[in-house]
Amino acid sequence: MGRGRVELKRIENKINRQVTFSKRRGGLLKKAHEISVLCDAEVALIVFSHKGKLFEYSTDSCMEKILERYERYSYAERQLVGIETQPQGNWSMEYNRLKARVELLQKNHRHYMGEDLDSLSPKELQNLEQQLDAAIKHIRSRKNQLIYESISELQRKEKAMQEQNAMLAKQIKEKEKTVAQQPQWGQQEHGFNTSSFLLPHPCLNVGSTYREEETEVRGNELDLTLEPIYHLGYFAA
Amino acid sequence: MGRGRVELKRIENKINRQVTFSKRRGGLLKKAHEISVLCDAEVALIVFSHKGKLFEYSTDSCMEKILERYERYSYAERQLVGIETQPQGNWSMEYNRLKARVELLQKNHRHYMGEDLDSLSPKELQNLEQQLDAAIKHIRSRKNQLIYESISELQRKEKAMQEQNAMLAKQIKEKEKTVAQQPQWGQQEHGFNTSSFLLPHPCLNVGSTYREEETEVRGNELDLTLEPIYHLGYFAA
DNA sequence: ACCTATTCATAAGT
DNA sequence: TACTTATGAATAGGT
Repeated sequence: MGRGRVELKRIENKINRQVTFSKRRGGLLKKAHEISVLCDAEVALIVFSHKGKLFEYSTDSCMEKILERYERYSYAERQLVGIETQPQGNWSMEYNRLKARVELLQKNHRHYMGEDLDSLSPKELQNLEQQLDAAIKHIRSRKNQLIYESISELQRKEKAMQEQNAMLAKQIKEKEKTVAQQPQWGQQEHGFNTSSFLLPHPCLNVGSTYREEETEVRGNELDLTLEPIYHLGYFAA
Repeated sequence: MGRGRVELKRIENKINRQVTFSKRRGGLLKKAHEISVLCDAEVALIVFSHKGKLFEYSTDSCMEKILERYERYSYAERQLVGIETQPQGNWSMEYNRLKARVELLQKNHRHYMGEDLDSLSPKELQNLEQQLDAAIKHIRSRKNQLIYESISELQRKEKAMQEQNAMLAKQIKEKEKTVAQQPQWGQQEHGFNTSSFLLPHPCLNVGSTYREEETEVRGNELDLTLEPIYHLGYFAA
């Protein structure tokens, strides 16, 4: 809607993306509310912007109730599939044990998100920092591995395309020779000509792609943005 | 949209309501998907029809991940409410729900430790890296805060000790004067003498302490190692 | 934020 | 439920 059709792919221009997000977010929330009221449905909508800001709508503003209902509902389905290990002993005890575990994990997780740091001692802070440093190294290493793999794949494809291109050019030349030997058909075209087939070979631009217009500095050793590679479809992202 | 404007109130005609629900549901899910793709947002949409049937959409089909993120995000607010919900219904179901939650948290945790990265898409890797980067910034900021606090504390103590020292020195001088005015007691010592009280004032060396013998470079803006301060016992580390 | 040309979504009808 | 169509809404691109 609006001037010109929109392709269903990530909007690369940051400003544009942000504006579109703002507009569509409003529309989406509104429509969520409308279906909720008009059709007496229970709706929960959670949206995290690209930058991580949260927006939400929920029927009667009781998000938790709906999420709970969802968990229960989707549990019923999953229970049909999976085999569930049951505790042999006291349900209540096992339940509370698990609950404590969840709380511990959540607390930990918050620390790993850089939240709730006031409860940590200096020593724990130090350990956490080192742990995160190590993790980030692994992640960057894995990222680089993926990037190099996709580069290799692209180069392989590029080569194949070049070969194919050369072959096509050769075929066309031969065709022209044949046509030249039979001038009686004159200028009549056969639906293609040389120039439309001899595309310049694809410029894959690996290693010098656009980067996001962000001022934030990240410590990537290899500062490639992944997006242009996804678009070529080599990832199942 | 469509013929005539629609009032935002529950559609009383059952058939009509159902039809409208079906249509709008499709539209809503579509729009949720569109904003997700176009604007690179993370969206979770849950719809329960009037009759209780569930429909859902979630970016990359990982509803649980998004709900988890939501729970984390709104954690602070909910902590104020802080209720212990004991399962009223089916223990088995609640148990399995918790169990799945533990598993999800554990999997997440491994990712935050830089393990198990092969199961992540490039996009997820990128998000993880950014998240960790942000976390590490918070942690370093908190560390610096602690360091500055302890420096201030040390300086305060240093000043107090200097004052105390000066006072003691003054007292001793007066004592000596008194002793000099009563020479009849002569050389007999009373368990103390001047030199043992006039210590040089303590050199705390704040701000230029030894550093750990580490070669690893970390991005601390303030490259003080915490240990020398801990040793002085001002932290409950 | 506001404006407008377009495209989209959909209410009603079949 | 599916298709059609008239109409109001949403919104892309511009200012």
